Amino acid sequence: MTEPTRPMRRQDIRRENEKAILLAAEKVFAEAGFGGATMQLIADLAGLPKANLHYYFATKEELYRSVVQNIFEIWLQAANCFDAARGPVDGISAYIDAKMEISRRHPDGSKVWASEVMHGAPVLQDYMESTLREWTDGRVEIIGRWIEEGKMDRVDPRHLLYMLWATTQHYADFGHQIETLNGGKSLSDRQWREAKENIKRVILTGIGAQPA
Amino acid sequence: MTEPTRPMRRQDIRRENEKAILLAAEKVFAEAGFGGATMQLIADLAGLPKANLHYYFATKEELYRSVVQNIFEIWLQAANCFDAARGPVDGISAYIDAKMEISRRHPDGSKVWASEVMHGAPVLQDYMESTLREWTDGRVEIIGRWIEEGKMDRVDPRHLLYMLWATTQHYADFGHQIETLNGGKSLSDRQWREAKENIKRVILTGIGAQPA
DNA sequence: CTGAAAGCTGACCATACGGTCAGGATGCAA
DNA sequence: TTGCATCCTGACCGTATGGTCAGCTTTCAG
Repeated sequence: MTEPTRPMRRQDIRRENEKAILLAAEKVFAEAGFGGATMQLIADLAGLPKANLHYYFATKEELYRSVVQNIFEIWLQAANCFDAARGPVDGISAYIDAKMEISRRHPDGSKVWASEVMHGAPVLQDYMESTLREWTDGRVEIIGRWIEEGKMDRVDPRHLLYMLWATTQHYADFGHQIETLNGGKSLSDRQWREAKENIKRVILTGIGAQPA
Repeated sequence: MTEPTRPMRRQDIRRENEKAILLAAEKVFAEAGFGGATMQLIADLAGLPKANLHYYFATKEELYRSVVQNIFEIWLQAANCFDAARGPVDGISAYIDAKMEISRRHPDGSKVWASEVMHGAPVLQDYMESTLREWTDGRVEIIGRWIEEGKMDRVDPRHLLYMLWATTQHYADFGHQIETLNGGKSLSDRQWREAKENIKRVILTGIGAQPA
């Protein structure tokens, strides 16, 4: 009885190996930080010899950069919810949902991102000064418009955004703390739902945007 | 013209060197993470030869542990505000003030703490399961009482605490991001004040505890 | 079928790091 | 002054890590 292992096409091989490496790297970088992560560990987790990693990613820095950029993409995508919305209730609700979903589904990525920023964003500085700034300015403007239209109280849009980022990402970055305080168990579906509802309710009420 | 360099007493020497090392270590650990930090760098920053570090702190782990415990002390002290308060407005306001002050005065410590938790709290696990849990349970009870007394809305106390932690620590842990979005300048006195006021207002309003 | 390009990898290297230690310098109590 | 405990440090060591490379296997276009 032989393994089928149908011969992979070149394309597939490359794609699958890169995916496996990036996934393993995300986990290891999240758990150990850039300095604490080792190529050997990533290789083991990806099920590949170390030298093979260097075939796809020349250096540890390059691999790290790829991981961080991946996260940044996901992070930015959550923004779309914001734009389509007609008011703060819709927009902020959707954004909180999206970001909580990221915290739940990609906790490792979130941690890598947090780590990157905490260490002064050595890799992402340029992104932060261009893409992130533009994104933020755009959202600040939207929120400002909502205020002018009387759809919410006069709350500083920037600080409101920071609040949204902080509260949602906290559930990923400090997930271990939350689990410990939850009796060592990870949050259940219900608890995640409650967390989301709490955040939405407090913030929406707090900014004077009454839920419909 | 000779340096006075009055001969230090033993006690003073020990105290001052330990202080210098801990300060340097806090900064280096915050900037590079545990894995990325090197004893040599810490030594240089403290102005001491590397071997001298090992005279005071046997291993890197031990030094790190000391740094983390220091922060934990400060972190817990901010809790006192909570107890003395007669209601959510006083208590939560004071707590936000205290935690924002920590974020501003000890950003490095805050980052080290965040990093420790993100990496699964290898050093502080026992503290989290004992001291932190007790502290949290106590505060949950206080908030629960406030709710029963009709001083605020029925908001899950735990998620409220997470929200407080997240929003305040965000200004330290993600300080670099905030500075970048602030045109590369660190927040001014006024901006810090605005941040605090925004957080207080949104949360206190959000939980239905009207400011006096 | 064939040869060249892509994919793979064990063995190897240089370096940097945490930690050690022998022995010197310094303060301090008696 | 003396003796001792504390403080200090340059030189050293073993190890782990990021990275290299020569040469192998596999895919696939022509």
